[in-house]
Amino acid sequence: MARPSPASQPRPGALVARVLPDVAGIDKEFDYLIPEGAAGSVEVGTQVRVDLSGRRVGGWVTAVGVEAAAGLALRPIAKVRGFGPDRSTVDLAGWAAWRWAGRRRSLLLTASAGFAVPRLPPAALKAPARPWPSELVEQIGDVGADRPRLLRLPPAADPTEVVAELAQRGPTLVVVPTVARAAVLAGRLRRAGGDVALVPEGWPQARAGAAVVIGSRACAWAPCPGMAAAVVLDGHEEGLTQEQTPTWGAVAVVVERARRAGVPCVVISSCPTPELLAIGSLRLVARSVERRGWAAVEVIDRRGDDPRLGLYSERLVALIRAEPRAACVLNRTGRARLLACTACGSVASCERCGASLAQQKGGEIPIPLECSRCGLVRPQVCAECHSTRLRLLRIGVTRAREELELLAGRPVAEVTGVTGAIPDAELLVGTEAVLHRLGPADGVTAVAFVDFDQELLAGRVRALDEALALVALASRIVKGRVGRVLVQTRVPDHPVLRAAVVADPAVLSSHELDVRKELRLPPFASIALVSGPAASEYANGLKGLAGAPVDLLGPDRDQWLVKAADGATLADALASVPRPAGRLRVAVEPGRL
DNA sequence: CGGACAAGCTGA
DNA sequence: CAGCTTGTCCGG
Repeated sequence: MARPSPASQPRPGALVARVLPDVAGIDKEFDYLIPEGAAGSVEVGTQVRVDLSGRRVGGWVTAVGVEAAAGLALRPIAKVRGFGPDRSTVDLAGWAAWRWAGRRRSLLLTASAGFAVPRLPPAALKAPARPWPSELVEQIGDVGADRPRLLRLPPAADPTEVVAELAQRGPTLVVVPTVARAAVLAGRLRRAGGDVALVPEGWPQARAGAAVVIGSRACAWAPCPGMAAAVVLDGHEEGLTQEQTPTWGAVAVVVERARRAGVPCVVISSCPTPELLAIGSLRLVARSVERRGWAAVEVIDRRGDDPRLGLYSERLVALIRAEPRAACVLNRTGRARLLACTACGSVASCERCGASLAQQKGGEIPIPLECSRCGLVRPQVCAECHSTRLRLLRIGVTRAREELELLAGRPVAEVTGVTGAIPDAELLVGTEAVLHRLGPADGVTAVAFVDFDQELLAGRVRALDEALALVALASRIVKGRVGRVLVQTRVPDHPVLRAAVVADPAVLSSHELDVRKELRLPPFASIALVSGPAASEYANGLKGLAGAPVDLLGPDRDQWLVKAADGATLADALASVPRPAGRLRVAVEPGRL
């Protein structure tokens, strides 16, 4: 235990630093004296250790040379830990804390190295070789700082040349949805001669200066001195949004960062969501290029199949017998309970919003059906053929593996979770996590979605965008048109499938934009979910705001939905109501909705 | 967060 | 009223 440093009145002219402690629950700054010898190493962002109410804690310097609050005995900074985020990132954390109604601490943690950085390596600023002119490179040749550019590239397109072209302008920040893909892209740019800092390990290099700073979600906060361009790959991916509060999204952070720096920002996506379409100007590639980059999608209509055939259609069985390497995707049991008509085979879905219907909890017999999204309740009758005989569809991955093995006549390996090596079996089965674990280098020639209705009829607002993103992911794995993606469904004309078959994501997004507008959801409004024991008190405070800047819906299962015209209005409203004591979760633009 | 201290509850 | 729990406040 370190001995507490003695407190003393600041001498006139003594250097004072303001410090935000790295302690959960403290969102307040404290003043400390900068020791004589440390004057040169303490700046905004520097990580320090200080004595605070009898214990030694970490923290970040948020201001230096400030006038100390009068009449206080200041303690000196106990230790300088090392380099932290630079001033612009500290400022950005302040903005994000406002935007997502959170505290700065968690954001500054994300923006820091995760280990002490007492010294920096020399800057390494050699850009990767300029790529040959190509259709892809052409799309960003004229990009300016005025507006973010949304570039729609097909799933199988390799964005390396786009990043390399941007990096000709100077240090470039690159955010990728997964660590694995960040490492692959970093390797390619290095082979092209570029000085690349791959964070988090390369954080000190990034802080010192690198031609390309690359990493997954947290890289939105990585240092990039002299940043000249910023790019986010697969901007539609859920993994770019933080699940815990503050629920910041990497796309929004990078867009704001580029705006503040006055540099161009490019967001690449194969299937732009309504939220993405709202951030900037959309640029497309030739239809022929786009079609080549999506897999050949085969939709298998299972409505007519004998229910006794089970989960596997003849064409799926033929595929797993014939393809050199195939992956089958099946979602876990119990995530969504689906009801299908015994007579005509169609899945019970809501006539108002299209989500799946389940038996109402605690409903009187005959049990009515209830929509998981909009709450519509109707009798248990098939909307297609008016039969009253519906049956429950459920299945698990482990069981499916055994069944597939029998049907294929060769070993099938189960891919689970997010760790461990990919089994080298020719056939793989797993939940959609299997798609995030495989890449174009794994030799997969076909992907089969055994029960795509789980995705199409999930009650979440973003379910359809996520469903198309899964087809995009599969298309990338099978290397576009040369590969096959097979989809089993009872909703074969669904906009998601139409979009996938014709390789045109606009078929879905134009549909989704209408729905979002109708329901007044993002990007046509900004929303927050308020929950926890203290939620009702906080919600009351929001209700009482002058001028009614927000609408409140709820409580639904002790959760409130707060809607405002835009993000700034929402953030201002959330900040203007004092947080009551007790546990309170405020999730602004949550990833899951 | 975690320590300090004040206010409330219990049992003899 | 000691001994304990529970709640609220505050840290430089």
